[in-house]
Amino acid sequence: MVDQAFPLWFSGVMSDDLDTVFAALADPTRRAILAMLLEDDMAVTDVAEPFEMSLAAISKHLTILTRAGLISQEKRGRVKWCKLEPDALRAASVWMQGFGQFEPVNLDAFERFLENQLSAGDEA
Amino acid sequence: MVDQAFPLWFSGVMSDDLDTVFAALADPTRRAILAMLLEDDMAVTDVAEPFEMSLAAISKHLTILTRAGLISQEKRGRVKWCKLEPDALRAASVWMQGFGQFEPVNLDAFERFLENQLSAGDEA
DNA sequence: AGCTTGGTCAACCATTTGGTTGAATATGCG
DNA sequence: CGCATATTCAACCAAATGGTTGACCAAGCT
Repeated sequence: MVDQAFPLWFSGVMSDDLDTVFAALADPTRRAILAMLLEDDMAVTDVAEPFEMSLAAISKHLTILTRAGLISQEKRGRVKWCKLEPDALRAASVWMQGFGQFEPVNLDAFERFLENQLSAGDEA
Repeated sequence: MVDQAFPLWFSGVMSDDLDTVFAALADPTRRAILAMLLEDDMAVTDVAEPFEMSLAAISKHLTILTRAGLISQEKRGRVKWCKLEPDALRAASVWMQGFGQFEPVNLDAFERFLENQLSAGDEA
C-alpha cells in the first residue's frame, strides 16, 4: 500500500491506523465518551445514558472507538465493559509532536484553550 | 450549542474546533500535505504535484486544512502560498494530553512508532 | 490585446457516516 | 421454564465526504 517511490516519512503519515484514530476523534459524541471513560470503566448502557440517542447508535460509536484502539470492550456476564485504552491516543499525539517542534506540554496553555472554547461557546 | 446542563469539561470536548481539526487530520492526503509543508511553504500547484489527483481535489483539501486552522493561505501575485500553522495542531495535541496522563513527549517513542509503521507496511 | 499559468467554482457521482427502528441474541433471575 | 435486561444486527435513510470534469476568473508575459 505504501509505495517505495515515496520518501520515507510517508510510511508514518499515510498509515491507516492514524486514519481510524483521527476519524474516531473527529466526532464530539465519541470524544465525550472517551472523557467519560477517563473517570471510570463503564457498561455500554451506562455510557449511553447521558446521550439523547439510541443505544444502537452508541453501540456503533463504541465499535468505532474499539476499532481505532482507543477503547477496549470486555464482556463479563451479560454486560460489556468499556475501558479507555490510551495507547492509540498516545500514538496519535506523538505523531502530532512531529509538527511544530512543540514545546513540552504546557498545562497553562491547556487551560487557556479551554477558556477560549468556553467564551467561543458563549458568543454563539 | 453547548448546553449548561452538561458538566464543564464538555465545553472543551464538544467543541466544533476539535471536530474540524481531527476530521482534517483523518485524511492521509491531508496529513501528507502537512508533512510537506513542514519542510517549507509551498504554492498550491507545487503541493498538488506529487499526488495522483486533480488540482481541484487538492484545492479542496487545502481549504479544509485552512478552515481547521492547520494551515494558512496567502495570495501573492497569482500564486497562493500555503504555510503550516501549528497552533491548531498544538491545541488538538494538548487536548489529547488530558487522556492517559501522558508522560512528557518522548522522541524515542516517536521513532519506534515510525519503525512499527514501516514494518507493518512491509508485511502487507 | 491575447495567450498562458494558477487556482477556484459548480455540477455531478459513488461511498461513507451517523442516525433511526424493529427484530434477534445472549445472559441472568424467580 | 419464562421473563426481563444488555447488547448487537439488519435494513433503511439523509447528509457529508472525496473525487471527477469543464467552465470560469485573475495575474503575469510578449
